[in-house]
Amino acid sequence: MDQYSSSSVDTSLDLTIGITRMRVEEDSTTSALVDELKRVNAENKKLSEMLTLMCDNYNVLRKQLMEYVNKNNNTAERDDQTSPPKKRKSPARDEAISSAVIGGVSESSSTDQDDQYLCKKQREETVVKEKVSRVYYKTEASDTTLVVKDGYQWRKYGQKVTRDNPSPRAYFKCACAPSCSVKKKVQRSVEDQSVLVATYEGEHNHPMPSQMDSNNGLNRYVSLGGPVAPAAAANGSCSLAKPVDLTESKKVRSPSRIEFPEVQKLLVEQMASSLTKDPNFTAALAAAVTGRLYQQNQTEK
DNA sequence: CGCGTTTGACCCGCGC
DNA sequence: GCGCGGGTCAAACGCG
Repeated sequence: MDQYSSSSVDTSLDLTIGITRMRVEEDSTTSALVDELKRVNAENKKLSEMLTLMCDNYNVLRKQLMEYVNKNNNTAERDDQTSPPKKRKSPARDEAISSAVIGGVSESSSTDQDDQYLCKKQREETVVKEKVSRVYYKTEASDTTLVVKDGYQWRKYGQKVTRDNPSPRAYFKCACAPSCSVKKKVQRSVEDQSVLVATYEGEHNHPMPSQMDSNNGLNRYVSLGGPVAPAAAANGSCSLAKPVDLTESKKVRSPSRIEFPEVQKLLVEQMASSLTKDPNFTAALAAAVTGRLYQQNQTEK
């Protein structure tokens, strides 16, 4: 949790250092420049506070989600105990998804079943070490297409109606590069038909063909997913209406903390993306850079 | 005509 | 071993 706030501190530190150094060493520059520096410094401080606040909000939401999912899992377990076992269920997949949903909080109770699943998972890991993430997209309820505009090009290679969900599931392969083996499954949520659930498998080994497509069209990004989360994930201004961190790795050796560096990295990227879109920040950054250049010029003379 | 989508058939893993 | 269900293939089809 604290890791996230530390990331925001890191962002601000560079600028602060550059500006304060310059402020200390400058002696006879114009007053306008000083005022500008002060303004930039204040903006930087403000941005740092906003970042910290954002991190706090994110952590609070994440905590709430974990508690909520945890509670749901407990009730689901009770249901499983009372109701007769379902005829056909994919335990490995269900367990993997649930661990992704809870973000590594209540799992790893190490039952016999879990051990079996882990063995299966180990086999899976040896075959494919690919990341799996789920991304939720808000669409129009009347939109019957299972197309998700996430910035990548996908080729549909199959569609299937699954047992647990009346709406069909579409299967996509990445069509951006022949060598890219990323797959995507898109299916409407059972609870909310207007929500598309996209499950990404693997990581793109090529840059994204279009950066801004995700902001256009009917699909609006609702919550971010994992390492292969699409361009929308880089849009830091997305509203966390469903702050579900569904990042999942098939390497679930110690699930409690293993994904945090990735999430932290993603968060930092989002913050960086958000900051670069902020005109105030870019102005402050430009001022800091020019100030640093000015300082170097002064010392060279 | 080429490319992408559709859709039924097939394959494979898992539970019984 | 059999049946079920998810995932994939590939021929047919549609569209620009």
